[in-house]
Amino acid sequence: MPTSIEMDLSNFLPYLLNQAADAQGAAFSPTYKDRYGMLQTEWRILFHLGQYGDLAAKQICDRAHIHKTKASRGVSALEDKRFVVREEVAKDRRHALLSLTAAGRAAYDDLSMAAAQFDRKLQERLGGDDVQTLKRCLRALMKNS
Amino acid sequence: MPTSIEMDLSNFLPYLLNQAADAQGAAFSPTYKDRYGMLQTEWRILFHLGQYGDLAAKQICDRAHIHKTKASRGVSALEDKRFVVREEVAKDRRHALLSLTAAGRAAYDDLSMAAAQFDRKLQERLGGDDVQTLKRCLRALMKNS
DNA sequence: CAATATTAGTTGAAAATGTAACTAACAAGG
DNA sequence: CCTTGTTAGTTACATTTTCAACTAATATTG
Repeated sequence: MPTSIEMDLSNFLPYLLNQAADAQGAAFSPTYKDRYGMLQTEWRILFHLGQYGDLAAKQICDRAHIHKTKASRGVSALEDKRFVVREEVAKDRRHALLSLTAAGRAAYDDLSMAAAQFDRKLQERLGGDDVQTLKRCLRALMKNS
Repeated sequence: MPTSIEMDLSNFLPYLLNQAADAQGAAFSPTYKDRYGMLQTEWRILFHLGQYGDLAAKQICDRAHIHKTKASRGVSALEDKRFVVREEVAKDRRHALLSLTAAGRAAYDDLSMAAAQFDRKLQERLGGDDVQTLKRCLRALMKNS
């Protein structure tokens, strides 16, 4: 006998979230992948540096919930691409401040423009009221419990 | 000079979707991981079989947007766990029908119960109206453009 | 101030994923 | 039928991610 409380996969929020995130991620990722050969983590690091100024890797990890090993490799990749440089901090030599090079800044400007446009299209598709609710919900769901 | 149209990462929908999906996925995944040693793909396949009855791998791939190689490995893993068996279809021997064993059914019942409970808690947290809007938006975003 | 703990970040190995090429079965056109 | 094309699924290999152990610098504590 089946369970009395029917659980419908197409109503299971983690599933819906995943599918929607995958679909939209797949739609946007060619922007940074094809233009600059970046992985998602690199794009995210670039974006954080572009938006919030120079940061240590740790701060990016905390803000973006990126694991330190992923971040470490992402930063290295961005260095190889000459988009990011490390500056030693005399006060505490454990961490280094990361900052964008001119090329990194140019990539950031280009990509953030593309991102803004992508977002505007989504907003049009969903309608302003729904987008407000959606974003509010997503922000609530980001912070776990 | 910075761009005139400010792009805020914390407003970028693909980013919000990803963060929310990661957070909720991380919150739920211990349920199938710790209890049955399953990966997400295995859990998803199990869920499809439990919910929609016997299916060929292809049908699961199409419904759940799982790549065939991932599905192939997921099905093998579920066979190793004795949760799934393949039945040859005489009519077309290219695909096999997958069905749950008694153990697979038991795992499905257990997990779908846990999923339903997880979902109810989320609904409580967000409130019914918002959840309706949220799910509608997510469903719209799943189907790309 | 020496011993211990913590923090930031790196590295190597193992696990998982993605890509492309492959097999085997069926389908369709000549 | 027999070539060519398509479909379902597997496998091999490269890339990416995860996990655990590690280094080096700073903080804490007895």
